[in-house]
Amino acid sequence: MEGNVKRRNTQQRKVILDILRSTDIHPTADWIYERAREYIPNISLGTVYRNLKILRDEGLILELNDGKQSRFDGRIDEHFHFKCTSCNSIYDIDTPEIVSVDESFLIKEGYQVDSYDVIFSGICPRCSGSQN
Amino acid sequence: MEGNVKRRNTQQRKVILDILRSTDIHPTADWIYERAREYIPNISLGTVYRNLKILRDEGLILELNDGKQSRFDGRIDEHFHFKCTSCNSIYDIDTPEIVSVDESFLIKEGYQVDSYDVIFSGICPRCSGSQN
DNA sequence: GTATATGCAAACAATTTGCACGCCT
DNA sequence: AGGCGTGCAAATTGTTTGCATATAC
Repeated sequence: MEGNVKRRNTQQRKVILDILRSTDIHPTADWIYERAREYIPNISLGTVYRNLKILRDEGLILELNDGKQSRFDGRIDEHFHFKCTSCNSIYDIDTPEIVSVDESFLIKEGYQVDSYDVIFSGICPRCSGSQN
Repeated sequence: MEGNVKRRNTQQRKVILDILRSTDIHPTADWIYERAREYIPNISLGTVYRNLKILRDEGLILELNDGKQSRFDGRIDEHFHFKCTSCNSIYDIDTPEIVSVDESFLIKEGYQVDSYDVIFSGICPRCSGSQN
């Protein structure tokens, strides 16, 4: 039903993945599109969306979401996210030891756990510094 | 800037909150709209959206998301979520003890943590039973 | 050579908004 | 009575898709 599709290795997909791996701002499709145009001027937004979906399905990137739109993350190693409710930025939290999860209960209940994400919400240091 | 707006207590908002509190399926705005029409036949979808936003801002409900659209949760006590990647349902996980979080590191770094959500992804018991 | 991926633009789906009127307080 | 909330419909926004062509293999 899925799985072994013969994928071509296109310039477009390569550029998109490179862009995503070179930033930690968890960009939107549109931001990626604008960056990609610097390398492939006539790349289309549709292609960006199509490739992001492919990369996500292949497990090479993560799709997050900011409530309004999708954001993408080139990091797939274990880390968490902090969503600032003031500036809407998403920060990486790189200290796996602050969260510990025991999935055994879920497995016992019949859930097949593929992954989990922990999303903290609140005010980031930058925003709580500049009282706005 | 926000905060003390003088809110009226409308039938519409009351019905929406009641509906949300009486289900655990984390419905979409549209589902809530259809239910609400049973009580207020000419309620509009715009009103449903407006009130969901208000209730969320007041902290009375949670806004989740299934990748494509928003889903809403009338429960605000501590619990986690399991998102089935097969049927797209969101399940409540009511066992707080399976996750433990030490926020002190974040606080030390200057983050103000208001809440956090843990979202498991995978296949739910129902879907893994019926191999589809 | 062939089929998958692309660019383009139109279509779509979810959500938001402007406006005149209605109804809570 | 006054102003926030509503219904309605149109507008907006983010994303997807159909099709002819280009290109990776």
